Amino acid sequence: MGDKVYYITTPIYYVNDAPHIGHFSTTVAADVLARFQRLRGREVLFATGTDEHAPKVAEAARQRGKEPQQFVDEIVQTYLQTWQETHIDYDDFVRTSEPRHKAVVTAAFERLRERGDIYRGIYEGWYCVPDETFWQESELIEGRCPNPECRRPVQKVQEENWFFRLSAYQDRLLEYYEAHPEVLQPDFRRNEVLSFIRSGLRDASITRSAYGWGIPVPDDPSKVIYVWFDALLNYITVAGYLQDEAKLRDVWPADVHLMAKDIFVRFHATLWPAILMGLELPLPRRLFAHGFWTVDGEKISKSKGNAINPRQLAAEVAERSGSSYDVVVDALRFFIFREVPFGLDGDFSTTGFVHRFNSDLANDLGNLVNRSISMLHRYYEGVVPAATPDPALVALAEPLVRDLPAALEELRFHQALDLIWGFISALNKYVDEQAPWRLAREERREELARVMYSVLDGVRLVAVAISPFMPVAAGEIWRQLGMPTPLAAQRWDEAMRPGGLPAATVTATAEPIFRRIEEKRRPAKEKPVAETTPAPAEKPAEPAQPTITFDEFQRLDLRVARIEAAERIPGANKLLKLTVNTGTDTRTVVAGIALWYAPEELVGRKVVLVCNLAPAKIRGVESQGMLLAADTEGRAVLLQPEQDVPVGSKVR
RNA sequence: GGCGGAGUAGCUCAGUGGUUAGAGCACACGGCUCAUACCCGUGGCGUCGUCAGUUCGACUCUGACCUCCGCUACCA
Repeated sequence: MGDKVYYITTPIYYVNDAPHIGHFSTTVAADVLARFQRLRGREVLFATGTDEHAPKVAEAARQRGKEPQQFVDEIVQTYLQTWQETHIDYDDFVRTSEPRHKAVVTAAFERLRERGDIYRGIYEGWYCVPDETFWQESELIEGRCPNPECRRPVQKVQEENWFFRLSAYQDRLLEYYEAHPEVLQPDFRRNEVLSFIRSGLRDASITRSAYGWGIPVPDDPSKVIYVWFDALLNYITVAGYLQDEAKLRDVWPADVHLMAKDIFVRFHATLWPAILMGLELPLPRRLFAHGFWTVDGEKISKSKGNAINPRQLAAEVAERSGSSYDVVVDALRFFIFREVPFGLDGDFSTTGFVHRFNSDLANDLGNLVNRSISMLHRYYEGVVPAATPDPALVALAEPLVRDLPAALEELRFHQALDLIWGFISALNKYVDEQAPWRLAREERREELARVMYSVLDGVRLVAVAISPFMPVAAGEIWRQLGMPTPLAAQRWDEAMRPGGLPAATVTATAEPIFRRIEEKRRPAKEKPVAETTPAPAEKPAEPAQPTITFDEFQRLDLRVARIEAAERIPGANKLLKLTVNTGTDTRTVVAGIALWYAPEELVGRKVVLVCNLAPAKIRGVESQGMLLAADTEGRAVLLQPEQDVPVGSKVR
């Protein structure tokens, strides 16, 4: 039994995606926290991993003629390599296909089933294959998947499944969060969780028909366990659940689960704590949801191919800069927290990165290191003189030394970097005001020694403070300073005490670490760095929609109709009530297009109508048919005949 | 529509019931010369979203409204 180990996790990443800047930010955040806690002397367990059980994965493997296991083994290499090459120092990497994890999932399932939290039921609903998601009838949009990125047809399914009694935990979850509001972070997301839970939790179907991949349901080989139930349990697999009770006691509960905002409310803040309650395990101390990155103002999307691959970007920038690849990787780690407060959305642009690289790293930090060590060589042949640090400068370091721990403890990375850069600025200003070159000229040796010592000791503090963010660059500063003990062996409380730079330390020759990048004017249509991770990381093709026969197609009664009248439906902001003439009758149709079409511009327009769609009541209005519209980035664009044709014309 | 949040300098944002509202970046000018053409300093006539109210006094409190964002409902 030791002290509580600081346990931090990233989500386990879905092997269907190649790692991009989104995964990178989550993982770097965890890495920075882990390094910082180690620096503070705490024992740390930092875990990441991969989520491998999903129908899409099995399908992609099959398309390549591979066994799923072989397929994922290959893809996992991309993650391992990416983390290695971006200085991610995790302690454990968990894969859901590992035996240790399968054992945990199986046992957790059995335990919950024994206590009645998992029961057998009939699931009836609509399933979107590509999204692997079940939907309620009422959630569908025009009979299709409601996910705006998907909108593909869904299949009606009715099957027996196992359900987790999530509804039974509604009150306990609310009580828990009311008593422990600090668990849900950032605070502005707290209400989203509470209102989601208050709106009523439904039991969750946590199994699927077996498809030859995944973890089988104990005693029911016809089913496998649904990926979300499977994946969330990775957090206790790593903690030693069922395998190492002593470790579990030291490690669990997690101190921080980090994730992007899309999987916060439903999964990490609702399903996961409920499962833990069912297993009678303590809940995580903090759930932190960060924002999304856009790239040059646009959402990251596979179709745009604008995902930023951190390794590739770093390699390209290193090429332009002349700095080493590892230093540029560190710069990228720095950038994602310097640019945007962690938790909010941010925009990534290469020009923004280059800009920060030049001003914050090359000019402010790099040049500070360079000018101070260069002067030491000029005035002292590179050997640190004996002196006490200038109290004025010590005072300037005070906010950094005092406030940085709390900033990082509370995941305020942005503020942490502000503190560090505030001190860097103070050091540059100090050099300017003290003007060591003048002291040297005027032979004021004692003052010169104190100034030089103080500045270099300040640089040492900066190196320690930035080391969780930029371990390689910090190590390089450390090396140039000639520090006798390794950076990795430093402990915060001691290392951040001013005056820790030993007299007579022999510094190395000053060499620029961050080399400025020439911002040459590039063609206006410069493309962002595209994802080009080599195979095997390529994304498997999306499964094609199931084909339908010509006869099935013929069952659709599509006709050209004219809109005779249009009005808004009160209380709904997307809906219009339309009166349309189909040639044989006049009927009412409700269409969800009010955001893009004003009622008056629709009257008289010819559109394509699905005439034999079963009527449905929407907002109290019976809709007898549906307008065809193209779906583009969540917008609806009405289809209309390219030439004028009579109302009632058949469309086929 | 419901719930929540935000609207402050060209940009990104900080901020407090009370004399002249701040930071960084960008821009302009000046200084220095150790250094990676760097660093340091100086400079902005900003109606602190709109309108009303509370108050001796509001950018900071209250109400209404406008705009944007998030969650949520509607999406045949």
